[in-house]
Amino acid sequence: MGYDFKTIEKKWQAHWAKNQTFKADNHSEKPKYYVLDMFPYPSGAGLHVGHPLGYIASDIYSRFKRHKGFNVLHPQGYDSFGLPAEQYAIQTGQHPAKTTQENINRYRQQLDQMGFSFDWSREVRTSEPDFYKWTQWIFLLLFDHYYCNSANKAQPITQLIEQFERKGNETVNAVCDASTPNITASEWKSFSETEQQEFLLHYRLTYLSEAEVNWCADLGTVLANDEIINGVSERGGFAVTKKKMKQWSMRIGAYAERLLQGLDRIDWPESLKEMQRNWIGKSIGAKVFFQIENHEKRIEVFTTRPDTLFGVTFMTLAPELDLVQEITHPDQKEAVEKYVEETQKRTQRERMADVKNCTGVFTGSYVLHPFTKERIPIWIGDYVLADYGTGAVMAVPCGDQRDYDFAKHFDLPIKNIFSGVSIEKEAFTDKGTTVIDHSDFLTGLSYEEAMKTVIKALEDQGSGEGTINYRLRDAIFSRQRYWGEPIPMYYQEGLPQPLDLKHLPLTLPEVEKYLPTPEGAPPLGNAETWAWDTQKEQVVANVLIDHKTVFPLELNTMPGWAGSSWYFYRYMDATNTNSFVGKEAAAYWKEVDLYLGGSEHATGHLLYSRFWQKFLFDLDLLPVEEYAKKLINQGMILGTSAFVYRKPGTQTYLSKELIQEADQTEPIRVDVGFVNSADELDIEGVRRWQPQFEKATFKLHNGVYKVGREVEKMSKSKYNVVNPDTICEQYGADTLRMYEMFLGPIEQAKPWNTAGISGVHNFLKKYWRLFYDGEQSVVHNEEPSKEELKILHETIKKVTHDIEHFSFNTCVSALMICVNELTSLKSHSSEILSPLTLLLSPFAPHLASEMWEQLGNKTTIDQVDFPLANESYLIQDTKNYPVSFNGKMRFTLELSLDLDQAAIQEAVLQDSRALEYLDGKTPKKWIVVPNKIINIVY
RNA sequence: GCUCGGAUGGUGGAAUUGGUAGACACGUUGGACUUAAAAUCCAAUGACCAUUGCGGUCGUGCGGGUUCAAGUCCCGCUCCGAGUACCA
Repeated sequence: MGYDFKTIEKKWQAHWAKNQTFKADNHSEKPKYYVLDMFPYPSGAGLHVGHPLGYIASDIYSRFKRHKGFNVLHPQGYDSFGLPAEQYAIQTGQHPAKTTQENINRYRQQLDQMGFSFDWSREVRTSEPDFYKWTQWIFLLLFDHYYCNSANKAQPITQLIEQFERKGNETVNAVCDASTPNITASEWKSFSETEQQEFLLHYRLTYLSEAEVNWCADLGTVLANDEIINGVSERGGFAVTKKKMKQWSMRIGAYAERLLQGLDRIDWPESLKEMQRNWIGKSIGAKVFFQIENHEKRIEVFTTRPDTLFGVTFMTLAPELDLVQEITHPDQKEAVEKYVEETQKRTQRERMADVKNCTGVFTGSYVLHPFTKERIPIWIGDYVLADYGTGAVMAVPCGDQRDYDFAKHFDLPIKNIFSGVSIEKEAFTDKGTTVIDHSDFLTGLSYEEAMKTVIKALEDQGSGEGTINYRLRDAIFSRQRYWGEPIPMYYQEGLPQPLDLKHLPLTLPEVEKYLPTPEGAPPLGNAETWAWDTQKEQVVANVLIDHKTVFPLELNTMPGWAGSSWYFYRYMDATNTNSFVGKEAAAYWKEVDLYLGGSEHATGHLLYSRFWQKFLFDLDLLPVEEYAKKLINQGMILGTSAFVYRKPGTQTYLSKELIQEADQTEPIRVDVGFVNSADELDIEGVRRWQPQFEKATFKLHNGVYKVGREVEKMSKSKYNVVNPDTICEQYGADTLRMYEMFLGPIEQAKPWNTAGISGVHNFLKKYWRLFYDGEQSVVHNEEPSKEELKILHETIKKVTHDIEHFSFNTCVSALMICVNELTSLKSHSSEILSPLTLLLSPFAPHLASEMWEQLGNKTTIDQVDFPLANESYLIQDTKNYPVSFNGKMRFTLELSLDLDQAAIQEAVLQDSRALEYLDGKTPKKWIVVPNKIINIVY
């Protein structure tokens, strides 16, 4: 018998479950520490070896913190609403709740087998009514608030109504739609109830509006900007077009500045913060109003270069703007309408594809320059985006390349306003390297001076002002889906009405079919019972709708990011039925101390959740403004796909070495399970695997068929998935945990390679043999030697330091070195093995628990404090001291205090680098600093 | 295009943040123990030259620079990865 990981792991997993070892208490004398993982979406494919990487790291840290005397909250749950379960339901008629439950069961089993120290008593599932009740509740709170710029926080909508009644909205300093008209108090009062409600939607933090959305026909739903990658849907890669629809949106733009500022206060990876900064996209510039000729309206543009105002030679509007219809000259009407229609038909991808082709059309109208009063032609062109700035740009061809290209293409004038710069070939976009020319009162000024001067001038004559613009768009919140949180709203006279808080949760109705209705309404339109009776205050059948007391309910559901925007607070108080999180629990746990997850959520979940956090903080419902103090992105574990090479049109496959450069071959993926570590293919296995290979001819090279390899994302469809179950079966969970950490730095993406796992497995076996020689226990209670103690305490120091700095790969190495050295010393003293076992405990908890028990300890290892390094053991001889010279004639030595000066001198003289430079000079003075550092000044 | 990362043996990766580059592990080669295999252990393993010893030279993507000392700092390139993309 040797290291019997199967028995050991089973035993301890059962022990932890039975004793609820990792249950966290909301009251404790100990300091608290909250370690959070991004909870998984339970997909049908189960976990592959890439998924647990972050969970392993967070588990190691959690266990370490417990050993360090912290009350650790380390929960887990499921982001269980989502598309795949719904698509499976569409195909099979199986209720998504059922498949979700099955998948969760499988996930739980896989997670348990890896020995994670989760507190499962706090499990959350976003698709459970007990949970989404509170998601709906937050939605209603958002509906009930607006963002006050003066207070710089969310305020109840009732306050806004009060202001409207007193003074209308002219003096209101709040975030609202760009199209919001100005009204007086009497106008507000003259509004009907319906009109008032409609007007308030311009201000509410979640609002219903006719919006241009990203429509994905294949998925049958709208997508948020972060769900589109390169112009196609993130999920499935389908085409995305623009479409106007009534949609719920979240006014995240109100929080743009605070979301930006908050980044400076949190310990998140710099790259991720940079991504969020770019996504928010703050730019400083000015608004400029251009009067339309023979028209009462003005066109407002946003520009970051108001200093180039005198270089404007035309104006371009986004074709989607309503204003376009209004101002088009009758002569140009046909051309403009044709162009607008064409743009709408094109998908986002097509539009992105021909960035180089200039397209556009003249509207036949003109605006007047605010200073020179020159006539400036108005064009439309799809290089101008409707949803950035005001959807209109003042075109300065000499200073902007796109304007330049547009001008060249349509033969529009280009006016050079830069002193001593040629614009023959391209626009001049450098700021600050020259001065402005031909620009009236700006002539001769630098970029900075011109900016200041022109903004002042614009403000003085009321035709513009300095302003800040953000790229961040409001987030569309409606999804035409079944498997999501119902939006707790019903429609009365076409106006959305919120359900009362006491009626939550509004639970998902049963439907026959999960597809949209024949009329194209979302799947909830299939429900027979989906109307709200305002008298009975309950959900009733659709047939009862009379628009007097019974009204239709909202058919859209919430997007995937709704539940994940606040779930981390639910863990603190998962069973509370009176509140989303109890005040006391929130005050105790306060915030997440360490959050682990992938960087792919940078502009999605991690931004939206910060937004909700700030909102709930404004309402005094949460204690902090940023919920995650520190965040670490774990890198993806990639798969190593295997390819065989088919000669086109044949059934012949060539071994990789046989392929000549001239050969045309088609690479075809085969399951990595049929390939060994030397890239040799199990031909018989492949033949049985798929019929296309059954009768195929495999051309061998030196008797074997070698496959080609390529590193890519691990996925079922690429046949490169390595299942953790197989690894656990073969090597055990402890080996898997340590190996995943050993693979490389936690933040780095790295390819999985099963071959290397034997090194880690050998290490655990070696560790086991420190206790046993075959069947015989070799542990004794004799005093360990100084050498053994030195090895141990060096390792304690390194392991502690490395875990604290999340350098788990070097930490595993340190443990390996330690065990190697102890093995060669034949060190079996329990005084060494006990602390060593504690060091191993976060990484290989099963084996450590077992050996701890074998050492005769009464308490389990989880209750024991981590060992501390005793510095006095660390240095015993003078020969190997690191000596460093820092250029200021000073040496730094790490020594223990009981050394005599002769020993120190010897240590210094041992260092040839120092000797060479010092040319034999001897130290003038010794400075002995208490505490092991000694400075020697020459 | 812009922004942010990165480049170290056959491979994954170390290097106290300016101080003996290549820790640890995989792989490879040789050896021990075995009838044999597995398991385990030992040795070698950056490249080149010398191997009748010792040794020597070159080496962290490329070219410069600072320094007694550079993988690490500065300047200029090349390549790779990620994010973003007509953002006015």
